[in-house]
Amino acid sequence: MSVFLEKIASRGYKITPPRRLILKVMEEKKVPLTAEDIAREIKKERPEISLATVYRNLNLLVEMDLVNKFHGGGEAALYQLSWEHEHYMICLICGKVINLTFCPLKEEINDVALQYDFMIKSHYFQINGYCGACKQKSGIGG
Amino acid sequence: MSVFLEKIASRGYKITPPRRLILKVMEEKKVPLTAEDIAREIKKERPEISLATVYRNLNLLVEMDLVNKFHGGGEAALYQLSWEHEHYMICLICGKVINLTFCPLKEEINDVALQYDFMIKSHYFQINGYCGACKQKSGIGG
DNA sequence: CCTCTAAATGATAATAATTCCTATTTAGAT
DNA sequence: ATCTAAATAGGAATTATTATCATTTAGAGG
Repeated sequence: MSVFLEKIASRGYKITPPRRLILKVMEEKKVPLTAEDIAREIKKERPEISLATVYRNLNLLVEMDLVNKFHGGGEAALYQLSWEHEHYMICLICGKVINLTFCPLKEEINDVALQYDFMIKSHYFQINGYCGACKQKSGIGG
Repeated sequence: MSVFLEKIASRGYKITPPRRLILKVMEEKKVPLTAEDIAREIKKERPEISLATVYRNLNLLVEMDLVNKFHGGGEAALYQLSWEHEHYMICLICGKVINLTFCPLKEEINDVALQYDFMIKSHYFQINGYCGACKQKSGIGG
Protein backbone atom coordinates (compact mmCIF):
# COMPACT_ATOMS: atom_id res chain seq x y z
CA MET A 1 0.00 0.00 0.00
CA SER A 2 1.34 3.43 -0.90
CA VAL A 3 2.59 5.73 1.80
CA PHE A 4 -0.31 8.04 1.00
CA LEU A 5 -2.98 5.41 1.52
CA GLU A 6 -1.24 4.37 4.71
CA LYS A 7 -1.38 7.89 6.07
CA ILE A 8 -5.02 8.17 5.16
CA ALA A 9 -5.83 4.91 6.92
CA SER A 10 -3.69 5.78 9.94
CA ARG A 11 -5.78 8.87 10.53
CA GLY A 12 -8.96 6.85 10.53
CA TYR A 13 -10.12 7.85 7.07
CA LYS A 14 -11.39 5.19 4.76
CA ILE A 15 -9.64 3.94 1.68
CA THR A 16 -12.17 4.37 -1.08
CA PRO A 17 -12.00 3.89 -4.84
CA PRO A 18 -12.02 7.64 -5.51
CA ARG A 19 -9.10 8.13 -3.13
CA ARG A 20 -7.10 5.34 -4.71
CA LEU A 21 -7.70 6.73 -8.16
CA ILE A 22 -6.93 10.35 -7.29
CA LEU A 23 -3.59 9.32 -5.84
CA LYS A 24 -2.87 6.95 -8.71
CA VAL A 25 -3.43 9.71 -11.26
CA MET A 26 -1.25 12.17 -9.34
CA GLU A 27 1.54 9.62 -8.95
CA GLU A 28 1.47 8.75 -12.62
CA LYS A 29 1.25 12.23 -14.07
CA LYS A 30 3.84 13.73 -11.72
CA VAL A 31 3.03 17.27 -12.87
CA PRO A 32 0.67 19.69 -11.14
CA LEU A 33 -2.94 19.08 -12.15
CA THR A 34 -6.23 20.88 -11.72
CA ALA A 35 -9.15 19.16 -10.05
CA GLU A 36 -10.75 18.93 -13.48
CA ASP A 37 -7.66 17.28 -14.96
CA ILE A 38 -7.79 14.65 -12.26
CA ALA A 39 -11.54 14.12 -12.58
CA ARG A 40 -11.26 13.75 -16.36
CA GLU A 41 -8.55 11.13 -16.00
CA ILE A 42 -10.47 9.22 -13.34
CA LYS A 43 -13.67 9.20 -15.36
CA LYS A 44 -11.97 7.09 -18.01
CA GLU A 45 -12.04 4.21 -15.54
CA ARG A 46 -14.97 5.20 -13.35
CA PRO A 47 -17.25 7.70 -15.07
CA GLU A 48 -19.58 7.93 -12.09
CA ILE A 49 -16.99 9.53 -9.81
CA SER A 50 -17.97 13.15 -9.39
CA LEU A 51 -15.95 16.32 -9.53
CA ALA A 52 -17.21 17.25 -6.07
CA THR A 53 -15.61 14.11 -4.68
CA VAL A 54 -12.32 15.00 -6.29
CA TYR A 55 -12.42 18.47 -4.73
CA ARG A 56 -13.41 17.09 -1.34
CA ASN A 57 -10.55 14.65 -1.33
CA LEU A 58 -8.00 17.10 -2.63
CA ASN A 59 -8.90 19.40 0.24
CA LEU A 60 -8.44 16.53 2.65
CA LEU A 61 -5.07 15.69 1.17
CA VAL A 62 -3.98 19.32 1.40
CA GLU A 63 -5.07 19.47 5.02
CA MET A 64 -3.03 16.34 5.70
CA ASP A 65 -0.06 17.95 3.98
CA LEU A 66 0.15 15.13 1.44
CA VAL A 67 -0.65 17.46 -1.42
CA ASN A 68 0.34 21.05 -2.22
CA LYS A 69 -2.15 23.46 -3.68
CA PHE A 70 -1.12 26.54 -5.63
CA HIS A 71 -2.02 28.68 -8.61
CA GLY A 72 -0.25 28.86 -11.95
CA GLY A 73 -1.19 31.19 -14.76
CA GLY A 74 -4.80 30.10 -15.07
CA GLU A 75 -7.74 30.53 -12.79
CA ALA A 76 -8.01 27.00 -11.44
CA ALA A 77 -5.83 25.79 -8.58
CA LEU A 78 -3.10 23.23 -9.21
CA TYR A 79 -2.46 20.22 -7.02
CA GLN A 80 0.64 18.07 -6.69
CA LEU A 81 1.84 15.37 -4.32
CA SER A 82 3.99 17.03 -1.70
CA TRP A 83 6.26 14.11 -0.87
CA GLU A 84 9.00 15.28 -3.17
CA HIS A 85 9.03 18.82 -1.81
CA GLU A 86 9.29 20.23 -5.26
CA HIS A 87 9.31 23.75 -6.64
CA TYR A 88 8.52 24.97 -10.11
CA MET A 89 8.69 27.75 -12.62
CA ILE A 90 5.34 28.26 -14.32
CA CYS A 91 4.69 29.85 -17.69
CA LEU A 92 2.01 32.50 -17.33
CA ILE A 93 0.82 31.93 -20.90
CA CYS A 94 0.73 28.19 -21.60
CA GLY A 95 0.96 26.94 -18.02
CA LYS A 96 4.07 24.86 -18.73
CA VAL A 97 5.75 23.75 -15.53
CA ILE A 98 9.50 23.37 -15.07
CA ASN A 99 10.43 21.42 -11.97
CA LEU A 100 13.44 22.62 -10.04
CA THR A 101 15.90 20.06 -8.80
CA PHE A 102 16.77 22.06 -5.70
CA CYS A 103 14.96 24.12 -3.11
CA PRO A 104 15.48 27.78 -3.94
CA LEU A 105 14.86 28.94 -0.39
CA LYS A 106 17.90 30.53 1.25
CA GLU A 107 18.99 28.78 4.46
CA GLU A 108 19.16 32.22 6.03
CA ILE A 109 15.40 31.91 6.53
CA ASN A 110 15.93 29.54 9.43
CA ASP A 111 17.87 32.17 11.37
CA VAL A 112 15.04 34.64 10.90
CA ALA A 113 12.45 32.11 11.99
CA LEU A 114 14.48 31.38 15.12
CA GLN A 115 14.80 35.07 15.83
CA TYR A 116 11.02 35.53 15.71
CA ASP A 117 10.27 32.24 17.48
CA PHE A 118 8.42 31.18 14.34
CA MET A 119 8.13 27.48 13.54
CA ILE A 120 8.22 26.89 9.79
CA LYS A 121 5.89 24.08 8.81
CA SER A 122 5.90 24.31 5.05
CA HIS A 123 6.77 26.68 2.30
CA TYR A 124 6.00 27.07 -1.31
CA PHE A 125 7.39 29.07 -4.13
CA GLN A 126 5.88 30.30 -7.25
CA ILE A 127 8.09 31.58 -9.98
CA ASN A 128 6.10 33.06 -12.84
CA GLY A 129 7.34 33.96 -16.26
CA TYR A 130 7.39 33.00 -19.90
CA CYS A 131 8.75 29.79 -21.37
CA GLY A 132 10.88 29.90 -24.50
CA ALA A 133 8.06 28.93 -26.86
CA CYS A 134 5.59 31.50 -25.53
CA LYS A 135 8.25 34.21 -25.51
CA GLN A 136 8.75 33.67 -29.22
CA LYS A 137 5.09 33.34 -30.13
CA SER A 138 4.11 36.50 -28.29
CA GLY A 139 7.20 38.44 -29.28
CA ILE A 140 8.24 39.20 -25.73
CA GLY A 141 11.84 40.36 -25.59
CA GLY A 142 14.31 37.64 -24.75
CA MET B 1 2.11 62.50 -9.61
CA SER B 2 2.98 59.02 -8.37
CA VAL B 3 5.30 56.82 -10.36
CA PHE B 4 2.38 54.50 -11.01
CA LEU B 5 0.17 57.17 -12.52
CA GLU B 6 3.09 58.37 -14.59
CA LYS B 7 3.58 54.91 -16.04
CA ILE B 8 -0.10 54.62 -16.80
CA ALA B 9 -0.10 57.96 -18.61
CA SER B 10 3.12 57.21 -20.45
CA ARG B 11 1.52 54.16 -22.00
CA GLY B 12 -1.38 56.21 -23.27
CA TYR B 13 -3.89 55.06 -20.70
CA LYS B 14 -6.06 57.64 -19.04
CA ILE B 15 -5.78 58.73 -15.46
CA THR B 16 -9.24 58.20 -14.06
CA PRO B 17 -10.70 58.50 -10.59
CA PRO B 18 -10.96 54.71 -10.15
CA ARG B 19 -7.31 54.31 -11.08
CA ARG B 20 -6.20 57.01 -8.67
CA LEU B 21 -8.22 55.46 -5.87
CA ILE B 22 -7.11 51.87 -6.48
CA LEU B 23 -3.48 52.92 -6.32
CA LYS B 24 -4.08 55.14 -3.31
CA VAL B 25 -5.62 52.28 -1.38
CA MET B 26 -2.83 49.89 -2.29
CA GLU B 27 -0.17 52.42 -1.34
CA GLU B 28 -1.81 53.13 1.99
CA LYS B 29 -2.58 49.58 3.05
CA LYS B 30 0.78 48.16 1.99
CA VAL B 31 -0.42 44.58 2.54
CA PRO B 32 -1.78 42.25 -0.14
CA LEU B 33 -5.47 42.88 -0.78
CA THR B 34 -8.25 41.14 -2.68
CA ALA B 35 -10.20 42.98 -5.35
CA GLU B 36 -13.12 43.07 -2.93
CA ASP B 37 -10.96 44.62 -0.21
CA ILE B 38 -9.96 47.37 -2.57
CA ALA B 39 -13.48 47.92 -3.86
CA ARG B 40 -14.85 48.12 -0.32
CA GLU B 41 -12.27 50.72 0.63
CA ILE B 42 -12.88 52.78 -2.50
CA LYS B 43 -16.62 52.74 -2.04
CA LYS B 44 -16.23 54.71 1.16
CA GLU B 45 -15.28 57.69 -0.96
CA ARG B 46 -16.99 56.87 -4.24
CA PRO B 47 -19.77 54.31 -3.77
CA GLU B 48 -20.59 54.24 -7.47
CA ILE B 49 -17.27 52.70 -8.49
CA SER B 50 -17.97 49.12 -9.45
CA LEU B 51 -16.16 45.94 -8.60
CA ALA B 52 -15.82 45.19 -12.31
CA THR B 53 -13.81 48.35 -12.74
CA VAL B 54 -11.51 47.33 -9.92
CA TYR B 55 -10.92 43.94 -11.53
CA ARG B 56 -10.38 45.49 -14.95
CA ASN B 57 -7.80 47.88 -13.62
CA LEU B 58 -6.03 45.35 -11.46
CA ASN B 59 -5.60 43.20 -14.55
CA LEU B 60 -4.19 46.17 -16.41
CA LEU B 61 -1.77 46.91 -13.58
CA VAL B 62 -0.68 43.28 -13.47
CA GLU B 63 -0.11 43.32 -17.22
CA MET B 64 1.99 46.44 -16.81
CA ASP B 65 3.95 44.74 -14.07
CA LEU B 66 3.03 47.42 -11.56
CA VAL B 67 1.12 44.98 -9.42
CA ASN B 68 1.74 41.35 -8.46
CA LYS B 69 -1.11 38.89 -8.31
CA PHE B 70 -0.96 35.74 -6.24
CA HIS B 71 -3.00 33.46 -4.02
CA GLY B 72 -2.71 33.13 -0.27
CA GLY B 73 -4.72 30.70 1.81
CA GLY B 74 -8.15 31.88 0.64
CA GLU B 75 -9.95 31.52 -2.63
CA ALA B 76 -9.67 35.08 -3.93
CA ALA B 77 -6.50 36.38 -5.57
CA LEU B 78 -4.32 38.88 -3.72
CA TYR B 79 -2.85 41.97 -5.29
CA GLN B 80 0.10 44.05 -4.15
CA LEU B 81 2.13 46.87 -5.65
CA SER B 82 5.12 45.22 -7.21
CA TRP B 83 7.71 47.70 -6.02
CA GLU B 84 7.17 46.49 -2.50
CA HIS B 85 8.52 43.07 -3.49
CA GLU B 86 8.11 41.81 0.02
CA HIS B 87 7.95 38.34 1.45
CA TYR B 88 6.34 37.09 4.60
CA MET B 89 6.04 34.26 7.01
CA ILE B 90 2.39 33.63 7.83
CA CYS B 91 1.02 31.96 10.95
CA LEU B 92 -1.41 29.21 9.96
CA ILE B 93 -3.44 29.75 13.13
CA CYS B 94 -3.76 33.48 13.80
CA GLY B 95 -2.70 34.78 10.40
CA LYS B 96 0.07 36.93 11.87
CA VAL B 97 2.45 38.16 9.19
CA ILE B 98 6.19 38.59 9.71
CA ASN B 99 7.85 40.66 7.00
CA LEU B 100 11.20 39.49 5.77
CA THR B 101 13.83 42.13 5.19
CA PHE B 102 15.46 40.19 2.37
CA CYS B 103 14.39 38.12 -0.60
CA PRO B 104 14.84 34.46 0.31
CA LEU B 105 15.17 33.31 -3.29
CA LYS B 106 18.56 31.83 -4.13
CA GLU B 107 20.36 33.58 -6.98
CA GLU B 108 21.01 30.13 -8.43
CA ILE B 109 17.50 30.33 -9.85
CA ASN B 110 18.67 32.69 -12.56
CA ASP B 111 21.06 30.08 -13.94
CA VAL B 112 18.28 27.54 -14.15
CA ALA B 113 15.97 30.00 -15.88
CA LEU B 114 18.69 30.73 -18.43
CA GLN B 115 19.25 27.04 -18.99
CA TYR B 116 15.56 26.49 -19.81
CA ASP B 117 15.20 29.74 -21.73
CA PHE B 118 12.64 30.79 -19.17
CA MET B 119 12.06 34.47 -18.49
CA ILE B 120 11.24 35.08 -14.83
CA LYS B 121 8.68 37.82 -14.46
CA SER B 122 7.77 37.59 -10.81
CA HIS B 123 7.95 35.25 -7.91
CA TYR B 124 6.02 34.64 -4.77
CA PHE B 125 6.83 32.88 -1.58
CA GLN B 126 4.68 31.52 1.08
CA ILE B 127 6.20 30.38 4.30
CA ASN B 128 3.64 28.80 6.59
CA GLY B 129 4.07 27.92 10.21
CA TYR B 130 3.22 28.83 13.76
CA CYS B 131 4.12 32.05 15.52
CA GLY B 132 5.43 31.94 19.09
CA ALA B 133 2.11 32.82 20.70
CA CYS B 134 0.11 30.22 18.80
CA LYS B 135 2.72 27.55 19.38
CA GLN B 136 2.30 28.05 23.12
CA LYS B 137 -1.48 28.28 23.12
CA SER B 138 -1.94 25.15 21.06
CA GLY B 139 0.85 23.24 22.76
CA ILE B 140 2.73 22.56 19.54
CA GLY B 141 6.27 21.44 20.27
CA GLY B 142 8.85 24.19 19.99
C1' DC C 1 -11.84 76.61 -23.39
C1' DC C 2 -14.94 73.74 -26.78
C1' DT C 3 -15.35 69.63 -29.43
C1' DC C 4 -14.69 65.05 -30.45
C1' DT C 5 -13.56 60.27 -29.99
C1' DA C 6 -11.44 56.37 -28.25
C1' DA C 7 -11.05 54.71 -23.83
C1' DA C 8 -13.12 53.86 -19.55
C1' DT C 9 -16.97 53.14 -16.59
C1' DG C 10 -21.26 51.21 -14.13
C1' DA C 11 -24.61 47.90 -13.96
C1' DT C 12 -25.63 43.57 -14.67
C1' DA C 13 -25.49 39.14 -17.04
C1' DA C 14 -22.61 35.28 -17.85
C1' DT C 15 -19.05 32.02 -16.88
C1' DA C 16 -15.83 29.27 -14.25
C1' DA C 17 -14.20 27.32 -10.01
C1' DT C 18 -15.42 25.47 -5.83
C1' DT C 19 -18.41 24.20 -2.05
C1' DC C 20 -22.79 22.77 -0.11
C1' DC C 21 -26.77 19.69 0.35
C1' DT C 22 -29.11 15.42 0.80
C1' DA C 23 -30.48 10.94 -0.16
C1' DT C 24 -27.92 6.79 -0.88
C1' DT C 25 -23.99 3.73 -0.62
C1' DT C 26 -20.05 1.60 1.50
C1' DA C 27 -15.57 0.59 4.22
C1' DG C 28 -14.21 -1.58 7.74
C1' DA C 29 -14.93 -2.38 12.85
C1' DT C 30 -17.32 -5.77 15.74
C1' DA D 1 -22.91 -10.99 8.29
C1' DT D 2 -24.29 -6.76 10.53
C1' DC D 3 -24.08 -2.08 11.57
C1' DT D 4 -22.84 2.75 11.50
C1' DA D 5 -20.19 6.63 10.71
C1' DA D 6 -17.92 8.15 6.82
C1' DA D 7 -17.98 8.85 2.02
C1' DT D 8 -20.21 9.35 -2.38
C1' DA D 9 -23.03 11.05 -6.59
C1' DG D 10 -25.38 14.45 -8.57
C1' DG D 11 -27.07 18.64 -8.74
C1' DA D 12 -27.95 23.15 -6.63
C1' DA D 13 -25.74 27.04 -4.60
C1' DT D 14 -22.04 30.14 -3.87
C1' DT D 15 -17.99 32.79 -4.97
C1' DA D 16 -14.58 34.83 -7.93
C1' DT D 17 -13.91 36.74 -12.20
C1' DT D 18 -14.91 38.21 -16.92
C1' DA D 19 -17.97 39.79 -20.68
C1' DT D 20 -21.45 42.82 -22.54
C1' DC D 21 -23.24 47.13 -23.70
C1' DA D 22 -25.20 51.57 -23.17
C1' DT D 23 -23.40 55.75 -21.19
C1' DT D 24 -19.81 58.81 -19.59
C1' DT D 25 -15.35 61.05 -19.69
C1' DA D 26 -10.15 62.12 -20.15
C1' DG D 27 -7.44 64.52 -22.64
C1' DA D 28 -5.79 65.50 -27.61
C1' DG D 29 -6.36 69.01 -31.14
C1' DG D 30 -8.20 72.94 -32.72
